[in-house]
Amino acid sequence: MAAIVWFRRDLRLHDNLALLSAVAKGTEIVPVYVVDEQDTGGASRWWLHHSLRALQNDISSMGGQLLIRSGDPAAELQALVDECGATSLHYSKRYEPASRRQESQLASLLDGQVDIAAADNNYLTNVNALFTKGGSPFKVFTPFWRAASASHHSGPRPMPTERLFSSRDFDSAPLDTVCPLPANPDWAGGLRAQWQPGESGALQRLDEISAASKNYVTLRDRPDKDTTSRLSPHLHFGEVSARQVAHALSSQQSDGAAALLRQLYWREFSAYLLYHYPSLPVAPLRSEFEKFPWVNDEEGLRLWQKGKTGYPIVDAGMRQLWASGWMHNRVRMIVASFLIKDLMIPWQKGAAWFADTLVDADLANNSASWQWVAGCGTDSAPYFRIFNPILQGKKFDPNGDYVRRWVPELAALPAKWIHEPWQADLVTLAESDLVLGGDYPKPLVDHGIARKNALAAYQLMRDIPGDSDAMGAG
DNA sequence: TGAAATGTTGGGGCG
DNA sequence: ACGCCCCAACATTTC
Repeated sequence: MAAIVWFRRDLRLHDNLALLSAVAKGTEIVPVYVVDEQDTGGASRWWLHHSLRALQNDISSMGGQLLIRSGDPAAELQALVDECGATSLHYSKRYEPASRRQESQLASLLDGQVDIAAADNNYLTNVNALFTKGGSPFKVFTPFWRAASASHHSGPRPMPTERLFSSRDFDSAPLDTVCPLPANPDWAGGLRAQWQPGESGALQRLDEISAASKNYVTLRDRPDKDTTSRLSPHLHFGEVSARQVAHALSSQQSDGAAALLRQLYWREFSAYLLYHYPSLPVAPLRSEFEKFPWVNDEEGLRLWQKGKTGYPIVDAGMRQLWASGWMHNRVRMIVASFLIKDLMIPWQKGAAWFADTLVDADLANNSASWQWVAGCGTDSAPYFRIFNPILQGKKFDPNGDYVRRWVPELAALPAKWIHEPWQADLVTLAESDLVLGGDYPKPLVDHGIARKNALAAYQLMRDIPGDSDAMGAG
């Protein structure tokens, strides 16, 4: 009796409920991953490649073989069922609209042929079990968080140890062909220096989480320090489970661990929102924002993407993203606010860029967070919360170390001017070997004016009569 | 998980 | 000594 384990965003052997349910069912496990072109942006494709390689190695060392297929998952899995004579198929649920479609296609295609077991394996909370007293989905984080943490999740389960993987030989596509490393641009250098994709790299990060949580409360907003968990890509690909992370954090009993655990619930909340509002990636949840007078500014978008806006903290963030596939969360908010409010470019354009360049790109987190900054999502920041990139820089990168690291043109500038080089006197600029408009651009927009424009546009949107807001006023 | 505008207060300089 | 003004510091309101 064979049991197929369809690996998805659960690329791990520890605490994997899909794998464990297959162990309970079958005597011979056939593990497979189906590469789906639509599913992964450029930088996270780099990650996926290495993570699959790592999982292949881990499974090989247990005497098995992770099969790689590509194409439509339902059709590929049906073919594999026929090839290996499986009587059951096990996978972890996902909440992205396309993933849910795949799951229902699979169910209708294999109905009656095999037992299908879908595990709640990627999140702590069950999206179908959490509602307000009124029976509707939560729209505000804090009540969601309270309700979610009250329902206690199970602890992590160990890795099965007995010999379990099939030793039969099935067709498997070469990873380099169906999930090639991105060649143009070649991110590999910068990414390899920063990250170790795969379960062992993830568990290593998890081991270091007590170090991260130690100063997390006081330094979490400091991009110049290394005080975040950096677990996001590992969590996205399921190389470590949310249960493992929650378990490690709750055993610590510190303020930092509690704050990190709360952050983990933002991930839960985003997935929950995507499940209940499948239009989250494309449409503003507050429908009045359909009327917002966005600007189609291709040049502004390009300069933002390249880190050449003339605002050092923004440019540092965008260059960190390009070079390392990751950006500190505080800086993500700053650059997002700049694109949305200062340039009035639609948040979807920013979300698309993040989806392509972040190694931790996650449809739920990305969509919910961009809508949060844009002020058009559930429980979002009010529109008029407009970040001042100069003040944010001074506050969270007080010495300018973060800017100097990622914007080397400004490296010689004293801290006093590092976040507003256009204010520096000519002598300082000369001494810093800096030509504004040459080595480093002048500010793309005047933030004071841009802010007023954004507020006026917001007012304009509110003045246009239209259908009442679908999300309610709250 | 913001910032600017506006309001309030209290200390100190000064006539 | 006293009233007046200035303004920094802090608080509140508004966007």
